Amino acid sequence: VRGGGAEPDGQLSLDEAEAPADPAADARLAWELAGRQRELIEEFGLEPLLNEVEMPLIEVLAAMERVGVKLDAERLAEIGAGMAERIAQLQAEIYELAGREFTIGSPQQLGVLLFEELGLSRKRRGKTGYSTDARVLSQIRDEHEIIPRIEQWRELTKLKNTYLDSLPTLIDPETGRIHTTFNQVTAATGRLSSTNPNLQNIPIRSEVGRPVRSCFVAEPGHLLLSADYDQVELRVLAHVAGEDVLREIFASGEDIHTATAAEMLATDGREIGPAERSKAKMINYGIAYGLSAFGLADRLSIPREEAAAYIDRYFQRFPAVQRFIDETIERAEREGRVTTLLGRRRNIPELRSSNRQRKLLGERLAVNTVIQGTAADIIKLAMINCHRALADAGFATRLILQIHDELLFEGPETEIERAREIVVGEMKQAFDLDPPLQVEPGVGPDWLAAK
DNA sequence: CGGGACTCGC
DNA sequence: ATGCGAGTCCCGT
Ligand SMILES: [Mg+2]
Repeated sequence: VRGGGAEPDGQLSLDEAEAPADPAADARLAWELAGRQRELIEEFGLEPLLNEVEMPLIEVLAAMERVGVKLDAERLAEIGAGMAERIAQLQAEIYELAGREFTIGSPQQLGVLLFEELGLSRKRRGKTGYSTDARVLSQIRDEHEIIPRIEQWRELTKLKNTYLDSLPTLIDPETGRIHTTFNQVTAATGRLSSTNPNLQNIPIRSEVGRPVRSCFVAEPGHLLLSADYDQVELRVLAHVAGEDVLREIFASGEDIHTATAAEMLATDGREIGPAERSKAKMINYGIAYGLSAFGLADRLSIPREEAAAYIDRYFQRFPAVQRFIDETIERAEREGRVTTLLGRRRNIPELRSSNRQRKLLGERLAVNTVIQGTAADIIKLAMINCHRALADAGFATRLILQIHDELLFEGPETEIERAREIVVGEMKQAFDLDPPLQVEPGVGPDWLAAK
């Protein structure tokens, strides 16, 4: 689609004013491009991925967009009203403590106030001035009463502006539901993305944000079914690396982060508590993202030597992960690209960079793309199979959202338990992974309750 | 209009 | 100096 349309997601508008000036030229362009793309697809061996995954997925995504998801606008408005009061109160207190009015939402003005006028500790600098991000604010929280109020103001205005005020305006008057657009081709790893609105970043982690999620509801007589993969990226890592110790942890059904902590930290018989689990969790995820000793030290607030020792210990316990990372990078350097389990391909020109920082970025991209991209391959297969299996069973349960490792369905309460069995089976069998895929289903009247 | 800072999700 | 996205606001152009 040529640029110039009003819709940010590229959807066609029927406004005559926005009709393409030369539709025949556009059609010839698409034809010409298709021919060239087909050659490359064949050359790269991408036909199976195209024909078995991406093409069949198109109608699944179209159906999801068409069905949409129901939003309880009244409940959303109630939450928003309470929040507006609290924001106004916070704003007044912030001005009072600042001794003047200013634009709280301007990091630049906020930096001047905090670090010049109030003399609080400067932590990090960005490109343009003092950083005032959430990490900095939490570090100086005890230095001035204004800080916790600014933190709360940030959290509440974010929720209100991005979700509470915006989502109701996107309810389609025809259907009374929200219809996102899933983009199949924007993410470099093969993930989907969601726009207008983005329904892949609805709050769940914070206490105040969580009620927003409960505003996504099932129709009367229906229920929502949420099914998410348990630790899919770490299972993919264990599979592609062939790491038997990691496989055994998954086979035992233990909590992966607690077990990793035990492997790494408890050799002297120390107890594994929440602090140890939290460290292991950061390392587990960090490995998949290419975390360095420097980065880990920063996040755990420990010396770099100690962080390096943790990482060494991790690779001692999981040596196949170390080999996988090294071999993935070496191969990517030779070939200039990586591929996922289903053959999805990403060029990584950063690996040929003479700039050290850029080269290291290339190494992280190489490893992460294999893991994240393979997980994306798997859930796409699951979507196709769930969609087909539910249709074959004659069920009215519909797939409505994908959130990277989670599928959300809506269906009549009379069939939802049978739908759950179909969905869990299809998701688990989507790919023959070792360790096996595990799926955690939940059912409820709203999205929060279903998790 | 676009970049930067920030924050939401996985 | 840990990956992938999107939306909002501010601010300079
Ligand atoms: Mg999960």
